[in-house]
Amino acid sequence: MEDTNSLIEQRRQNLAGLNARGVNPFMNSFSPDAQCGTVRTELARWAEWNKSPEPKGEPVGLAEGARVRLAGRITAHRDMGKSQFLDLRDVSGRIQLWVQPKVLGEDAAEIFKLLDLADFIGIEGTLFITRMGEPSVKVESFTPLGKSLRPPPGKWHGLEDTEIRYRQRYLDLMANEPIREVFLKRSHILKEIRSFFHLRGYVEVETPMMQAIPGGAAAQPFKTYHNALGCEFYMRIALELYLKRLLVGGVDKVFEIGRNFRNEGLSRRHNPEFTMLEAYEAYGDYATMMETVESLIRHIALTVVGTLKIEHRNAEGEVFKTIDLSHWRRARYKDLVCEKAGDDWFIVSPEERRRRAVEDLKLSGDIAAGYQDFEVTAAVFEKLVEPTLIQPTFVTHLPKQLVPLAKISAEDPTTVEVFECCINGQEIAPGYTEQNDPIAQREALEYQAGGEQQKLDEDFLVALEHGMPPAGGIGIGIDRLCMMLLGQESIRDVILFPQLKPKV
RNA sequence: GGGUCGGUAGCUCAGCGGUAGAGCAGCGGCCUUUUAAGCCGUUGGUCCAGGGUUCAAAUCCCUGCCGACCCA
Repeated sequence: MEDTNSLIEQRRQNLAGLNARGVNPFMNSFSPDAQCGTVRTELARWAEWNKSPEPKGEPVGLAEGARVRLAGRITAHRDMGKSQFLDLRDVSGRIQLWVQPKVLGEDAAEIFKLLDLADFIGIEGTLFITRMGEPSVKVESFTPLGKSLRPPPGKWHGLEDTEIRYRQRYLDLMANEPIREVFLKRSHILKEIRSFFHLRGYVEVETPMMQAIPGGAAAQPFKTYHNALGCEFYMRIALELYLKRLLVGGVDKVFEIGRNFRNEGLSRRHNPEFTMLEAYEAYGDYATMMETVESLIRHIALTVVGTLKIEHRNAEGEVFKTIDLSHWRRARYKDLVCEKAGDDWFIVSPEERRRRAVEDLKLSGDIAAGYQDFEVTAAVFEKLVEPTLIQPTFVTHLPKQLVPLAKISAEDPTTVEVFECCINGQEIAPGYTEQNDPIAQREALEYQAGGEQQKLDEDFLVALEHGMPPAGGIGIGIDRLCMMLLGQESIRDVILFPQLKPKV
């Protein structure tokens, strides 16, 4: 980061000028009595009311002539000579300031000249509407609050350099309004998830991120070392095994929202750390959890986005994809595979399936030589079916080999009581009837560990032996959920600080 | 890991062998209700880094770094 350029030098000189006049440009605090965007909205509403020839009712909120104290960042400056207009922005939005040096007085006018675009200031003044109808504040006094020593990104194009946007997200948030919206809505989504589960009587918990044995999923973990204990730990790859311990302990409805870490590739859909929701409900099953997922996502869409029809737009602002959350399809895994691979897919021999997958369906790159038969079918599902599941779909009756830790379905013993909820061409939420038989669970985990005894979470198995109630469970990838709901095609646009290679 | 594209002023970009450019921002003027304000003037560069080719390289070649997208 180059520290010497003329723009920075000018700002440092203005800073020195403020200091020379005994003005502290970095105040400890300021007490605004309103927010910029809120004031602008209310004053605009008043203007609308006032303009009507026969105003109905009484105006609510702020009106012309009201005094306000506001604080924010200066984001625009229009110099009219004896009269200047600034935009002041806080988290709620922006409002226009009208500054006349003669109103401020000579000293304050001198100090005003030393302000720069992007400085934080506090102001006090009265509300009025300009000739052009813009809600504004006539500034009577101001206080520098936090000087900016670097030039902000441009006002026209905002900030488009993706690398700077991700590495210096504060600049992205400063310059790009839609990005700010995405992250404010992400916060709102998290809030609605919590209130949804609390309303249903769930308990929110926090479980260890550092684990001696990383369990609950098949993924490469990150490794770390604890000096005082003198042993290695892994960053968790899933929340599951600790939440199930809590079912054993008697917390019947439990959920956690937290970070998982997977030491794998980065892509538009993968960040090494990502946010997961897992929820478990005693005495429920996978059907209970299907209802839960559907209700939850409908609730979030309505409260945060305001609609069940989610539109995704391209750079030109045209809608290229609409996700309709008012209809949730349920389909069997086998049926979906047959739709893409032929009705006789499960009738022909395994050798023929492999040949068709490689030759007819052109999946040679996705099918390793050592793949078992069910993995060949899984490749068809993952590559040809899942990306087409744009509309919400619960995929059910998954083959038991695919999900070895799940409970066998009573109606079809070749399948398990598991669903994968796919929306937007991605798996958003898997759900299970959870295994509560400690003997079956031990066998499955031993098989999965492939004889490596040190990978067995013995304490988890002991917990199950103490008795776990039957339960339904779900996991929801929060980042992918946000992508779907907020119309973002890259996970980096819903994670504030996505992982990038450090710059040396 | 492979391929494609990109990295030039604070921002957005043009230039693609022959003096380093534009718009905006900034700075100096003019303008007492402007809003992508306007008008006049003006400052600002390790052209990602390193090597090579050439009389001459931002430009062509090689290597590296970082990023985006596609594929694995």
